[in-house]
Amino acid sequence: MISLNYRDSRPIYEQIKDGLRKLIVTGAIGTDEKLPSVRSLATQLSINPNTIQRAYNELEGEGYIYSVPGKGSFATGDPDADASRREELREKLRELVAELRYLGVSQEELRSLLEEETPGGFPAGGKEGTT
Amino acid sequence: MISLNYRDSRPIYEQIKDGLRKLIVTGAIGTDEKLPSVRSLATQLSINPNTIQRAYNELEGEGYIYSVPGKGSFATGDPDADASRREELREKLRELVAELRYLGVSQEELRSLLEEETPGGFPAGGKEGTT
DNA sequence: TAACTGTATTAAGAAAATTAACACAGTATG
DNA sequence: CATACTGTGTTAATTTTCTTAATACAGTTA
Repeated sequence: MISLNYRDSRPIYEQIKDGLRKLIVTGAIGTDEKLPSVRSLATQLSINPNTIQRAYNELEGEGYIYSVPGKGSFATGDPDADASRREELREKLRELVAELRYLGVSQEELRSLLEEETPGGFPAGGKEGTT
Repeated sequence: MISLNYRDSRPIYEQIKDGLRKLIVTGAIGTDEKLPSVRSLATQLSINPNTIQRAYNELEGEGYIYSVPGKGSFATGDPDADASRREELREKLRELVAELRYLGVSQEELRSLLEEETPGGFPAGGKEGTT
């Protein structure tokens, strides 16, 4: 489900956050779908449960998952809460585009990169059905 | 020229790398223009020169700057060398777009974000004039 | 009850980043 | 030449961050 790259300079908990976030935003983990438990994922990745919990905790802070004590952690389907993160990502996109343009990638190519994603629009599920 | 955010979890040398890279790719620092010296930037930011050097060293490895012992460090205008980084950035863009789409940003808005950058194309200067 | 779940805490250990204090060689200027 | 810059390199110590370890508690599920 998630793989760690020990050559990566980034901390493990960041890699886990990114991996899970990616699964969620691509729809691989659907709305209200259960994520692996803290302990099971720790065992599976051969790392300490505390590290997993840190990742889950921060993902919850960002609004991508929610946790229910005793039950588990689940993917959020309605991430409206974090307008700040949205603006942060917009800025990231601007910088990324500027750099790619600098490296000689044409605007046409960027456009096609933009359109190859989520061909039908939103991942299945979407905003309905929450609460 | 560059500001540090001590609340940011990322290491200082990474922030410096990003800051300088941004100045370069946006054209704020033109081709063959001199960057602040290792020691002066260290003084200015109140950090150790070694930390600056690490940033400069890695930026040179990525092809964004070149250094001449005794003279200084300068912005590269011809970053053709790193096709690998280009592909890496493309992948980053894909993931970023997926996440923004998930957060409800429309494709139209993404398109406009794409077009508001470098309206005329490349930053002034460009490929000519190098060697 | 037994086996899960998330959460919390405190301590120790390991890894990474940062600083400190130098040294050497090339460049520019007076 | 001499002084003051420049980038670069090295070694060690310090500081910070990440990761692990070992528990514990409370809610859930079968």
